[in-house]
Amino acid sequence: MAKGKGKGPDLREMEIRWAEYWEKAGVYRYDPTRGRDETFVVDTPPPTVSGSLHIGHMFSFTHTDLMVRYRRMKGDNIFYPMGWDDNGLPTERRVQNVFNVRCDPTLPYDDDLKLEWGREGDVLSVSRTNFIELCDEVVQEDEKKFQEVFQTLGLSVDWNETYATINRRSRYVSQLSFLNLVKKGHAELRDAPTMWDVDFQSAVAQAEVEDRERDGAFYKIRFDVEGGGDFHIATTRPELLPACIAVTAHPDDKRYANLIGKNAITPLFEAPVPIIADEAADPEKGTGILMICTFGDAQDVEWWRELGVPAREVIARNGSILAAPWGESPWLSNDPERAKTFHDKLVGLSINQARRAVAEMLEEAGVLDGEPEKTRRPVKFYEKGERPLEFVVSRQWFIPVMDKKEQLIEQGRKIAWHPDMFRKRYEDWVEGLNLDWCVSRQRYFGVPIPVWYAVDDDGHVDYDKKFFPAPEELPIDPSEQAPPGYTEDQRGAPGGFVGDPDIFDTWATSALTPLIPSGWPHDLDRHKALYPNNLRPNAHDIIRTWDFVTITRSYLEDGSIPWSDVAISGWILDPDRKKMGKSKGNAMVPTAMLEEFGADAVRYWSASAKLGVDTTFDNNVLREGKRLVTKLLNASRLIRGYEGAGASPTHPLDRALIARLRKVVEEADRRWSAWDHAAALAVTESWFWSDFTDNYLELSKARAYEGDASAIGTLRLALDVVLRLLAPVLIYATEEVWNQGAEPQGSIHTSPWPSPDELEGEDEGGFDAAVLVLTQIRKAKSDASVSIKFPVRNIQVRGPAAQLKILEPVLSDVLTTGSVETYELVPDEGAESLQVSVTLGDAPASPDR
RNA sequence: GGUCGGUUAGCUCAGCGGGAGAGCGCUCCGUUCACACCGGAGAGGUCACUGGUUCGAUCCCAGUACCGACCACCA
Repeated sequence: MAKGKGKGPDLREMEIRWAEYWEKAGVYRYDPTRGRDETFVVDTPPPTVSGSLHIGHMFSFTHTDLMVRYRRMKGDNIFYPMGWDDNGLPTERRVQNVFNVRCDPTLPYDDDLKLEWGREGDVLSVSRTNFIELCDEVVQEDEKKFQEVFQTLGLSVDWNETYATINRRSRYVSQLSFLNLVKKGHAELRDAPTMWDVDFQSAVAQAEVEDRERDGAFYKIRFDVEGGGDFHIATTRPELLPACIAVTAHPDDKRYANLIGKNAITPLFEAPVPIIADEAADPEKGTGILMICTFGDAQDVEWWRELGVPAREVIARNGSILAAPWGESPWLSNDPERAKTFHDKLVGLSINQARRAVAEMLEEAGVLDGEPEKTRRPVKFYEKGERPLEFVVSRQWFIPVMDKKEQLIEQGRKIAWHPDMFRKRYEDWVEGLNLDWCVSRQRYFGVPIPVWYAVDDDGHVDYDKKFFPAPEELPIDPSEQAPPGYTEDQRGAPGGFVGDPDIFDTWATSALTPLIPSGWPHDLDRHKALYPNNLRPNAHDIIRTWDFVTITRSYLEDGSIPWSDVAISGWILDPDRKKMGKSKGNAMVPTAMLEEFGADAVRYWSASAKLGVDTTFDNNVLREGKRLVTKLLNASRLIRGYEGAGASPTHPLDRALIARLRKVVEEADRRWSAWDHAAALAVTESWFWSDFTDNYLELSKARAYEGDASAIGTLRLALDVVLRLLAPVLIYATEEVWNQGAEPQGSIHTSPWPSPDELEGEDEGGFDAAVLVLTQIRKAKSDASVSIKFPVRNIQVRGPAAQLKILEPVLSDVLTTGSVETYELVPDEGAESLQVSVTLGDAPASPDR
């Protein structure tokens, strides 16, 4: 029990009891015998198990579960799996820390290796396979913890349908799909400049890149012009000077028009480089004329391609300065010896060190104009990285997407986005793509790229000659297995082969989450029953990654869309409007939240927020949810306590309540089917609090207590319906009450969604009239500071005859509830509405203390 | 710089052509016979601003300001 609260229902006990029951009874099992059109399939976002669950997970996973539960009660066969994302860097890092190991792919597998958690001492190097085994071990522990939290939260996942993104099935699907892409020409190996993280020493994709503001400075450097003259270039990256291959200015820029076509001479390195005109040069920036280097940014890569000259690379894969080929080609420098003396001072330095060193050399050479001018500008970073990205030439596998933008946008239009504005976000992202998707990563823990390359007779790798495994062999690891027709002793030998050492980008596998649980491609019956999926839920930050890659892969695989609907959850923000958890660590922990408020309240909190809307965290909404749970349990206790047979509602007040509930059922269903769980909850909750507990329960009390069949029947019917309306949100409390009835009914969560046809009644205004009079009586007592049970001698209601006629049949309940002795109805056609005068009686005999 | 959202009561948010709303907080009152994780009665707002459309605008249109997100810009 949570601290210091002895009162109230024991929610935790209730949660455990029902969670066990649901699991045992298989309430959330998928039924494979039912057809595609009656099945609702969720493509669950696999959480990264090496991280921790945060409040945003609770929020968005509940959104999914709400819709799933609504669909289940509407009669759908639900396929709601759980995936664990254990593939990728976070796991790799966690394993390194847990066991104090590093992966060394050159080591042989040690099948005896046993390591303790929290192992101390020297860092131990282990083989790739051993490393992956350790990852598996860690990840299974993490998965257990996650599952516990999700089960408490009450996700109606079919826990028989789980997968992990590194498991055999996922590796199989990932490799098979990749080989299909290769076969169709949708994946290709390129030796080209690629965005590169110098710390992780891996290629990264555009979707993993983010901008960060960094301080920098403009260095104004003087360049000479061949045949006389000079000009200044302002650059924030002087260390790229030795990589300069050309200089460019805008064709309309009069200042430099006379230079176009001539050669500039780079300072220090004395390289003659062409001065070209290009529209992409902005006359407003810097001095309006700039260096083209290999490679400062994506624009440089493009210019370099157009120029068709060899790259002059200076940055190594670890971010240090490379030894340069000065002197090897005559065109590189007019004075190779001098260039080399400068460059030698840079070799091995970090980029920042080199920047300072070049600046000093320029200063000494007298070609630096003035002090460097401070500036702040955005710099591209790998989202998990700490140093700026560089463009480095390397051999990578790409999935071309630049030539398919229109088709991918068209695919996005076939999908319903909730809310719709996020379709635009997707389209903007696709339109803004400027690089093909690089899917290879120079990491160890992940799905290996299933390719080998031939080694020619001279011992050189021939990347044009590739070997692929047969589909039935998958999954494979080319570092440990030989290609068909070869043996392991030919690895690396002349006439032999080498395995591709890389793994896939984690998104390359995540892009296939609709296919991993579906049985594709062997169990086509199952696949057809599950694919395309119905619902992809996720937050808006991964539209550009997960949604994009999934749509892309489905399109390339067979032209399909992966799902019919995408539901976008917003973020939970701190009071300072930053994404919770990203600002200074005051994020609420899911387990603490569940314990303090109970799962139903947490679900209520989530359900209160519309799809797509970022929501500031507010404890009060959780309290509100808990209050609703308590109220529901208490009101139910009252209703269940009435003895006697119930009958169909005949009393006008009862029939009015039912008529009003009927409207709520219609409205709630309309909202649910429009993906608006928040409005559905609001309309249901508002009826429950106001019509039902505040008013009807009070008005019907006396009658029900006396055993009036209409009142008792009405209470039971209304409860039965409102429980089901609330069941997708308050899963525990509704189940608890549902099964307190006379006969066991089975789980509420597999009961049919309420239909308006269950509710027959009419409300001509009697309900509002009754409430109006009751409120006036309450107000009179409140004004007089007397108890709600204080007797009323007389009430007089004045108003149009038609309205009095509506009031009269329901008045007796009002009189009883208000302890009213006598009443008068006074017709007054001049009055617009009912006017109530209340005359209080004498104080009841009470012990005067 | 482009795009998409937002701006409504002290706070968190609904509403979106004809009544200014909810919960919390606040004030007053009551109560233990379902509920103190309670009940009742109240106070509190030029619906950011400026124009326009309309018989009528918080709501539709145009613009402005501020907040946020995404994208672009990296000389």
